[in-house]
Amino acid sequence: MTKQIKKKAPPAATPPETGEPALDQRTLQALIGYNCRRAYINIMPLFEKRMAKYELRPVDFSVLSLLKANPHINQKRLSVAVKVSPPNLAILLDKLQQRGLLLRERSPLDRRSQTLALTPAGLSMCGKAEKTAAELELDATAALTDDERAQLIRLLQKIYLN
Amino acid sequence: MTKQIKKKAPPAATPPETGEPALDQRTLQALIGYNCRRAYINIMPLFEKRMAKYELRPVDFSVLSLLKANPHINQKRLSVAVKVSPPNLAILLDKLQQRGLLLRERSPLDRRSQTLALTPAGLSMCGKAEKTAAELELDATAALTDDERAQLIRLLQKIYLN
DNA sequence: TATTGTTATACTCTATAACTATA
DNA sequence: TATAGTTATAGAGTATAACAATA
Repeated sequence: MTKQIKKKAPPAATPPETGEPALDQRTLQALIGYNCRRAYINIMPLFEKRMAKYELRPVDFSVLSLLKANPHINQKRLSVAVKVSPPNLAILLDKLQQRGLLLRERSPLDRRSQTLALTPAGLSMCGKAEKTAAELELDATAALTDDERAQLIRLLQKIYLN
Repeated sequence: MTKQIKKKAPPAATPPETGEPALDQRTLQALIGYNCRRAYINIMPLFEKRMAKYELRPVDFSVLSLLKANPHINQKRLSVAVKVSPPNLAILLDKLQQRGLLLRERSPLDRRSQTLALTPAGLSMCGKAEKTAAELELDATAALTDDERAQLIRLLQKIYLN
């Protein structure tokens, strides 16, 4: 059995005194969930800024990217993959369809389900957006080396993959 | 200059075939922000389950923990630390105060600001909640070794610290 | 005039119930 | 009867404007 992590954290680092001393956040900073959230909300503003030209929120981007890699899946499968409920996904897809980025077609085999596919415009925008996203991430995580990024992704996926 | 990461990801791993083949998510899974979010929402259900007995949401927990480590700060400083806007923080603090977990006192030096402090009940609950949170994280990240957890936290903080 | 904190309110996100059309 | 998708609606979370009290 590995020993419980119980050792006192080092004294709270005192960053450049800008008037007020920083708060002691050591207990929260020892929690992985807290750190995931903080890192995420640190990356988000740059995402919004760089992706603004495509008018894509993170969910929209995920949907397009998933449809690009998995053409002709139905809404049910997409729903579980992006963790958006069917009612909310319907509305989201309505908007992307109205923008001419994707098409819904009734499946001939099972006429209840709809098969989803990007239009040429959607494919083109998604490709550019994926490039922008990859670049923006490098900038938002400039403090990391390439090895550290790969390592970080490996560790995060250990948490949520299976 | 470190070379751009551009190499093709390995072929999408095909997990135990449970009817439908899994979607190809390699492009999204190469993004750090996406992975942070996925790891976070993977930990959250266990957080909610184990913290339910304290009736504390993540924000509430952060507020209590911050006040435990930093007694007598005012709402302004707490507001920036937890990234909750002053109007929303006021309501959040109202509820915690009504539950007898904290006290607000007008500062004698600057009577505009209020100084915040946990009550004995708040201190006690926060201590227990912190213990529960630390334990739950070990369970939610059971796939990681202690070294990997420390490494992960170090990398995440490189992203959002400073 | 600027700042702390509050009230009121609006907007976005997410969740749920009920419906349709197919199977 | 069960499933894919939709509509309508409610709730939680977040953001903004305007105000009172104090500096």
